[in-house]
Amino acid sequence: MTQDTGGPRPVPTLEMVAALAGVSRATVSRVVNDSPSVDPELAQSVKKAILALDYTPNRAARSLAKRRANAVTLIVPESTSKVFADPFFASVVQGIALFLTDTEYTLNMVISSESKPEKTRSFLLGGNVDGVLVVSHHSGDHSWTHLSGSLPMVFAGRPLVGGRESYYVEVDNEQAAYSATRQLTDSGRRHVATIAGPQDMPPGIDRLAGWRTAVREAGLAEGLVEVGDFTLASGARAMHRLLDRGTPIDAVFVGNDQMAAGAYTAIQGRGLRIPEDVAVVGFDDDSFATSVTPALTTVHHPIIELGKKMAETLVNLIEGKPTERVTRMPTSLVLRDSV
Amino acid sequence: MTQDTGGPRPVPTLEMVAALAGVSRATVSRVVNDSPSVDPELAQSVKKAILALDYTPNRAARSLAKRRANAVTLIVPESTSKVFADPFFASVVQGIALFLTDTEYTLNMVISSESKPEKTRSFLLGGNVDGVLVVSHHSGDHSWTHLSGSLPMVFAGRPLVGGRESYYVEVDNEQAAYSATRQLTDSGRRHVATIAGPQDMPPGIDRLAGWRTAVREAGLAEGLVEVGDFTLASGARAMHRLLDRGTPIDAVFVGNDQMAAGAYTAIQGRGLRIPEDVAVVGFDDDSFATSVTPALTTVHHPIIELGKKMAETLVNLIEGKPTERVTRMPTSLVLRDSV
DNA sequence: TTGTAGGCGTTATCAC
DNA sequence: GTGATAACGCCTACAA
Repeated sequence: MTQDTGGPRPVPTLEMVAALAGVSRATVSRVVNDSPSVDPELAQSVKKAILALDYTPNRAARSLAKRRANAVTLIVPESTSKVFADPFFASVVQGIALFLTDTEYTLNMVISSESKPEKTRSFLLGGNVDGVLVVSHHSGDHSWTHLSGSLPMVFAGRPLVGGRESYYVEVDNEQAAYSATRQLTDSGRRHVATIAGPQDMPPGIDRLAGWRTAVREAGLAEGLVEVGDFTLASGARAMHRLLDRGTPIDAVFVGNDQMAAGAYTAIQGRGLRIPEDVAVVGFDDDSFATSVTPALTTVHHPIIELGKKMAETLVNLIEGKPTERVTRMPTSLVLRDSV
Repeated sequence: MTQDTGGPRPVPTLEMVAALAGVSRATVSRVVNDSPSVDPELAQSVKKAILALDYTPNRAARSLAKRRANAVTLIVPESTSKVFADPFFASVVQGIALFLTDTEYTLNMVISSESKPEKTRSFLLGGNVDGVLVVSHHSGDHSWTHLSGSLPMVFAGRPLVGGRESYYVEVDNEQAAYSATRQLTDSGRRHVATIAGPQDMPPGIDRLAGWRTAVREAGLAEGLVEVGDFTLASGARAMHRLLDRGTPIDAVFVGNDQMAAGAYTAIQGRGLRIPEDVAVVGFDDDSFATSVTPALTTVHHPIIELGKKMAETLVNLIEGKPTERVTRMPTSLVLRDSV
């Protein structure tokens, strides 16, 4: 039962506002773009007219005139889209969207089907977009880099190779892993193992490096390493391998929370207690961290912030403002009950 | 070391194509929009010119001329964005994006900050968008419905209230829950409990209803119900309550896989075996299903398909093609090792 | 400070 | 079938 007052009211145009306010279109335009040089009184009446008509500038017309799309697009590599449910990805997108909401840029998304990359390419280069964001978390895959000469572009995560020229935002995985491990060594654990992520992905590599530095500093063994693939199941298997070695283990730093959840099942399945027998520290602070018992001590990512930062960097790039090429987001260790 | 052939080549325009092909802009336009009436030979040479220049139509100009945005926007209610990592949400978006990739519509996303809904509103009504998609999975919240008079709009999930007029796509939760439970009763289980989702969300309500019908048909007790909130922890607690009742239980249908994972810890923590002592069936077929041991028998959602269907419905609506108001997607039971 | 006028790249309506 | 030409809604010198 919607109240219909004579069909859909036509979308108001700048011209209609001008008519209503009794000024020229140029003036209205100035008001809309808050140009400094416009009589305050006039500006007021124009604003009133705008409100009265509920006028919104037409994006297409504006883009056409300014030769600016006022849009940035998020490229989702098809490979990523398979793990689209990756909480990291989701949060990054959320951060991006949140930042852009307060700007004049619109966010649009394309899934770059590998079948026809040239379609994506020409869309991007066709002047329909002012900048590009690429989320390639784990893989470190920075294809598309070749476009960065033609279009501002910001990546999430350190590139696996190259990337000497690409702009990107990442969390300081190594530093975070180091602190997490220090938490273990400082509290007196002497047999600190690690379950690392894949060694062909920056996060896997860097977190392992951080662990290594910490155990070395503490004068502990550097051999207690097993590698998983960031899945819960792989974490369980890796933990079993660690425990099967016969060497004592009283703590483990795990490359992400999902694997940590797997490690929990392995540890507790053998009748060992957390943290009494084995302390566990994870990485990510995702939903697993608080849903397992005991609650997991883990490294918190500011992922949403990372997304915001990506968007901010891109906008700066677009508007020619000075910007850091690489931004490293700080992390923090969240102490819970597993250490 | 990018090969720079004299700065960024200016974006080719329709006019340039016309010049190169030696025809008028009108003709090029016709070719681009493959109008029927154009000499095949001419069309060929025009196409060649397009390829040679790597011409892409300017979206803004096109929109302006056609008075069509060629864009649909996905509204993410801020409440949803908090559970942005919801795998359901992620997959729906993926489906939407996949469908739109093959159309002339662009997908853009806005997070409707509740702080300034009128901004979102005027953006949508300002002629910048041809249609709107709203994902409100769990909540069943169909605010924005009021816009459906002015703009084509499609929702994901059955609305909690009203929705007599809204277009939406959903999975048949009740039917799926019924089949899942039938699997249990048909295989001889006589004490079939359920852990239901929140009773103020359509999926929670409908899945419970499906379970109820099945146990009733089988002549079993209808009282073995505990309610959770779709989280792993709540599933564990609910399972414990069920087990604490003292009544025998040899099977349980759980409202989603996350809660099922929780139920696993409760069951196995008490030394009971799955499926020998208690059979478990979940719902969602998300990553939990295969990462737990034994692998979980669960209901598979065609979530990506649901997203595609939403987009398809919206496009039909926009283009005035006939369309069903509500589409129910079929589900399937994936048999694994937990029954 | 304000208005006039031309142009942004396409589509659409005409004649031809 | 093809080509001028006028919109589409807005911005921006330039002139007043």
